[in-house]
Formats: sequence, structure tokens, C-alpha cells
Amino acid sequence: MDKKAKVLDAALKLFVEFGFHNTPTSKIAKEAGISSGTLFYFFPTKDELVVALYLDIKSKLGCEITESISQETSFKEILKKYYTTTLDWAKEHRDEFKFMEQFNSSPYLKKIAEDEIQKYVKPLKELLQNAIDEGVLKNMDLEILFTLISGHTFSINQYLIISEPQESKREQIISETFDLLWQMISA
Amino acid sequence: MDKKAKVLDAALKLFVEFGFHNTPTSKIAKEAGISSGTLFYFFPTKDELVVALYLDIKSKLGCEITESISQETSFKEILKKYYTTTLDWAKEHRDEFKFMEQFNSSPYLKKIAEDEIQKYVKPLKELLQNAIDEGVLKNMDLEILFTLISGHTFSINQYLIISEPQESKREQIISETFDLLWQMISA
DNA sequence: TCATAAACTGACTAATCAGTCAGTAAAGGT
DNA sequence: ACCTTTACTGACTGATTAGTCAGTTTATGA
Repeated sequence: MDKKAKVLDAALKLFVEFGFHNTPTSKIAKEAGISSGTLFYFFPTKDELVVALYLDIKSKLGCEITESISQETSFKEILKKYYTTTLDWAKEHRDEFKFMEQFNSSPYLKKIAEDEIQKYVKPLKELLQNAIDEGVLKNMDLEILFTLISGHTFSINQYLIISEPQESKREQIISETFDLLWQMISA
Repeated sequence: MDKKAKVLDAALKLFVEFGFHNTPTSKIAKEAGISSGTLFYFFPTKDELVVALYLDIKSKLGCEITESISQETSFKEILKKYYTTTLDWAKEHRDEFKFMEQFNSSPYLKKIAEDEIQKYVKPLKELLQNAIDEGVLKNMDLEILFTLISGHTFSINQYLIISEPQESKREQIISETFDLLWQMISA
């Protein structure tokens, strides 16, 4: 594991526990097992470290989803895979999700270009538009549809994190809440 | 307007723009038109100011909702009022909502007692439990139901804030998305 | 009217922290 | 072997900031 990755790892852990600004770079460096100056060799400023961490996590989640939905064919199955993969990833990467949440509702978000965000969102939006055109989904504003799906996924994720159900119960919840979502958006 | 309120006002404005930790207490005091020492006369520490601001906002929103739903009788109308009041309040109190969002996904949240949070949530949960018992809503886990409604409201709010529709369009969106929500949760 | 308390001031301090820099160690090429 | 570049170190600094405190002003009530 290279040192840059170790810095990102340490930063993630500490940011989630203490917040961005309550985590000094010196502490991150210590946790990563490097000297305080080396951190600035990899990341010129603390802000750039925060942004780099966010983009790193976003792209990892993006890859995972892209890969997992590639095996499905029907739109409903693709969407369900989207849903389950996101929730499973969030379970296995709790800190990453918590960090993204914190970042998304912080003034840092402004530091990221709009198209950088859209990059990860575009594939799903295209899928949704197709499904609307083919009459699979209700004919509604694409942005609203996207918002509803994201919001649903996000909130069920919050619930799963807090309630920590057994694996079988968890699968049941995911399946049932997907059906509810589908009922709401399908034509 | 008393000085304590002015501090809360100034803090809200600056926190939303720069984040908690990028807003020095000196700047808050200046914005509020008081000396830097006076801030600590009202709030012993900066953290206590942050928490006090959060609780202040929560209680104001809580009052508004409680009052507005008191005129409705049927469960569906009460829930719709809950929904519209929340969205309207968020529109008129953008900074407040943004702040709550930031706070909710920050490590500050841990500083608030669980029952302090539940206080604002309990009335709605009781309403929902009644509606389930009476067969108005699908028989599902109360926490999941609550999560779904909050998540739906929250995400439509995000959409409304970003897209800034005309008033008539806005009303249409609120009405239609409530119908979608209702379709998903009603028996 | 005056004493007492409450509200308020702003210069000050001790601590913290992002980022620098002069220099060392390691890697890679020729 | 030798040179060049890249990776890395950690003591240091200038700037910033939460919180203090000795003292001033304003309100209150007897």
C-alpha cells in the first residue's frame, strides 16, 4: 500500500470521527505513519486532500455499480441491482458513506465542478430517461425521478445503518423497500 | 431584537456560508454587532452556540408544523399538511435548513441527547402508528415508514431548492410528489 | 438617590495548526 | 560509479482563534 493511499485512509477515518476542521494535518500524517511534511508532498493543501478523498470514494463506488449492473438485462433488474449494490457498498464502507454525506452538505461541495459530479450521475439518468421513453416508468420530470430514487436509497441506507438488522432481515427490508420504490415510479 | 437572537442570526448566516470551523467567533460577534467577549457571555463555548442554534431552529420548525396540522382532520390531510408545511418552511428558511442538514451529518450530532431529537419526531410517529392500526397505511415497520416519509420530503426539498420553480409549478410538484408518496405508503 | 446586579467591552494570551524549507534518503537511468 | 530526480523528513513559523478577565456601562429595585 503506497503512502498516498495511506494518507487518504487515515484522513477518512479521522474526518468521520472528528470532522474536517477538527482533524489537523499533523494527526493525519501520524495516523498514516508519515512525517507531517510528506502529506503536503502529496496534497499541496488540506482542502485538496479533502476534495481528492471525496473524488476517490465517488469513483470507487461508481466503478462498483457500473460493474455490477452490467450483468443485468431488464430495466427493473438493473435498477434493483443499482439499489442493492449501493446499499451493500454502504454497509461495507460505512466511513466512506458517512464522509460523502458530510461532504455533500458542507461548503466544500462548491469546490467541485458541476460536471465532475454529473459524471457519476449521468449513466443512471440515461437509463431512467430510456425507461420513461419506453413506458416502463411513469412519465415524470427526469430530475424529480432521479431525486426520488436517490432520496429513497439514501434514507433506507440510513435506516439500515442505524437498525443493524440480521442478514436475512436485511435482505427482506431491501427487497420490500425496492418494491415500494418500484410501485411509486413504475407506469 | 435582543443580542442573543442577533448572535444566533449571525452565526446561522456565517455557518452556512463558511462552515462551523471556518467561522471564527470574532466574526460572528462582529456580524451581530457586539464585542467578541459578549458572545461568551451568552454562550460559554462555541460548541454550545452551535448546539443552541440547532435546537432553536428545530423547535421553531416543530412549532410551525404542530400549529399548521392542528386544523386538519383526516390522516391524509394531516400528512399532506405536514409535507407542505415542511417544504414551505424550508423555502422561507433556506439557511436554517441548510444548517440543519450540515449539523445532522456532522460529528456535532452526537452532542445532543437522543431524547432531545425524539421530542420533535414523536408526534409524527404516533400519528403514523395510528394510521397503520386503522388500516389507512400499509402495515410496515414504523421506523421504515418514518424513514421513507422523511427521506421523500428531504429529497423533494433538495430538488425544489435547486430547480427554483415558479410558484404554480412548485405547487404542482408538491401536490404530485405527495400523491406519489401516498401511493407508496397507503394501504 | 444610590447600591447592586446584570449586561457588555475589547485588549490580551496560550494554544493550535497549515504550510514551508533546508536538507536527507532512495530509486533509476546511463 | 555517478548523477539526477523523486520521495520523504521534521523542526520551524506566521497567522489565527477560542476563551479570559479586569473593568465599564446600563438596568433595576428599594
